[in-house]
Amino acid sequence: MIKITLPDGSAREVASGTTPAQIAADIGPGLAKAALAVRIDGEVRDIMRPLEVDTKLALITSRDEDEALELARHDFAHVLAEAVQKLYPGTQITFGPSTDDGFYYDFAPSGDPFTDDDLPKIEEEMRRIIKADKPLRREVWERDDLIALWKKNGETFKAEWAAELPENDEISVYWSGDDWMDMCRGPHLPSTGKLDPQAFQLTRVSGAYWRGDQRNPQLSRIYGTGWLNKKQLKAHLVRLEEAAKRDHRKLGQEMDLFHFQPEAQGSVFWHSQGYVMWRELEAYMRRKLDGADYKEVKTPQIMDARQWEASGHWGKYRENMFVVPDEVPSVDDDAPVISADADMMALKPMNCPAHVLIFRQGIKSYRDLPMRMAEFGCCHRNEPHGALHGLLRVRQFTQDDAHIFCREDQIVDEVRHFCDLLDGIYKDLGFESYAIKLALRPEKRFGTEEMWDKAEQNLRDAVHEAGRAGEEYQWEELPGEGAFYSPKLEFHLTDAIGRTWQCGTIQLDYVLPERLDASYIGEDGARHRPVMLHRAILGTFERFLGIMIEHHAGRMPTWLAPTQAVVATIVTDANDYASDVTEKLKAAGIRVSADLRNEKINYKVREHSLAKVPNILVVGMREAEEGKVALRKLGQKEQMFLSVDEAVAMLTDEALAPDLKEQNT
RNA sequence: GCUGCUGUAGCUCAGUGGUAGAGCGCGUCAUUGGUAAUGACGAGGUCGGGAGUUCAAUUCUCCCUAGCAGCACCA
Repeated sequence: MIKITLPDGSAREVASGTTPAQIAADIGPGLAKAALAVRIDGEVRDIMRPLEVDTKLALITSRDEDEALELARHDFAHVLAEAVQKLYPGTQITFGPSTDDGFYYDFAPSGDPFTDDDLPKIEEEMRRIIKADKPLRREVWERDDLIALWKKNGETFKAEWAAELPENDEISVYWSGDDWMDMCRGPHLPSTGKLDPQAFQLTRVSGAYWRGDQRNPQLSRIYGTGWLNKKQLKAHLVRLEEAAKRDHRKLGQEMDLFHFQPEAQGSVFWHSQGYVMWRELEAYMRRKLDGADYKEVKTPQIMDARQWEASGHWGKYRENMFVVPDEVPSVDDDAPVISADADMMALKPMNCPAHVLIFRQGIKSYRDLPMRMAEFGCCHRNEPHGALHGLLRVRQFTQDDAHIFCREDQIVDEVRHFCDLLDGIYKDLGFESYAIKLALRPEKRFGTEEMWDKAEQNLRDAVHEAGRAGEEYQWEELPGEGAFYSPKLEFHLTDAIGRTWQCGTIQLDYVLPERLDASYIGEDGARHRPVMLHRAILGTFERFLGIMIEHHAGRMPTWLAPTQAVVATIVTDANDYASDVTEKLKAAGIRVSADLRNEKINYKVREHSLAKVPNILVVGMREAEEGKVALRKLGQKEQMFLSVDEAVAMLTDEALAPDLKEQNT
């Protein structure tokens, strides 16, 4: 007999080998039906797996949503694999986990990869397997037997995987009924019938590399979204639609903010309306940096390749750099435009070496430190075609970059100050919540272990001292994620619909000052090496504006809105008055335009609302006679009836950037 | 770069082996209308580029290119 303790503290004695399912049935038929899995000493396990020792046990039902979803998605993945092997014999199975919203499974097809057209048929087969309510049964195998079986069945990927599982691991397989099985750690639901056949959808196919490595064969991945019930699935699909509506690429076109075209792929053509937002954001950032005692610089776009060799980028980063021959092109028709022996230059992929070169001009004293050197630096990186994505991943971008040269004993203070500056800016810009992560040393890196220990500890200390190493900031350390020259703090924004974006970063670099021989004279009169903090808050203007557009669904706060107000007339007799009002707003610095077209007011209101203009000032003869305006805020039905002066005062205040607003009050 | 899908008017998209269609937008005219679409008429397209099959290709095939969704990459 063994002793089972339940969450309410009650205990019962059962025979060894009893399953949690039996215990659930013992407690009541309702629970027996609802029970999906069981938590034993913190570990989720199958409900059919016999108990052999005294344990604390908690039954999991669909009310334990996180666990239930995880189980269901994992099971969907298995059902998917079973369906595919049934429909396409000869397809090898490899690996299929759950994801944030569903599941996927990677296959090695015997012929061509899967296409979208295959999905409905596979879904149908999956539903059939679910309806058949096949029991899922766990079985422990000897490694060699299993490898032999995989090999016999032509499952070479599974055989490879089985051979590499850790020595001491118990190797389990799960049977679906008696006719299909997969190697899996589990846990699983007791049977396929626990899944809701209406709660999943196969969404797309994709290539994916075996074990995530580009050098390995590419497999054919099938993605699905999976939930506990139809209602959840539907809600998820609605969320996806909502996200698609606020896609910055779509809004960028609709609002005439920017465009891309093949002649400059991955580089943005900012239209005047979009560039207004850029200029406002840049002006805001410049004020914040000035206030935080940064010194702004501007450095060359193109530098000699030898400089990039010295910084180490030519060796490690060249494949992402745009290289330019340092030669006057030949105009002779027969000659090649560029001779084979031209010297090479490169467009800067980052600003740091140039900033070190500025630092190196003249002799620096410890009194000059910390030196905070900022640049809105336009960089070019030759990103792989498949990586480009609207404003979020581009080839030409402008970073709100800065490098802080300081002594080692100043690092913690500087990082802490940076955290405070960033915090204020994110909040000003409408992002209340963000996460902080510490990315630790990667496998391939410059520098000594001692240096990395020191650098990582400094960043860790700084975040703790800034009081931001807690739950509120989802503080965690990410092993292996650092840059090759330094560990980094990453700042991840959460937007209005819960997605996260890495924007800010600060990196503690001992390497570059060494490589480029930066030094200062210390109190002792000797030369010392400064450390260098690479940091950005927005990351890049392109990316950040893309995130802002999606965050606000295009309805930018007034200070950033391309057009802040439109004065729209009802009748042409009010045109002169409308022009007067427009001029007054313009004089107050408001970005305003007059809409005097011979159109109905309904039409004008609709059009400017769709254009997401935050303020529509409607004027007809009534307003003209009384010297007033009817102000309609974007998205609101009711209007305010104000004198022109009141409207000017109100909009002027509303149009102030957040930092200027604070000063005013 | 890899896998799959897509490319038709300024935008969103329909369509066909016999050289094209809608809605919106744009232009003209009428209309002066009080808060999310006034009506009529009109002008817009080498159907992404190249090659092939065919009497005939926007349509079928191949290559290229760009975009989209993933993968890999993001120093």
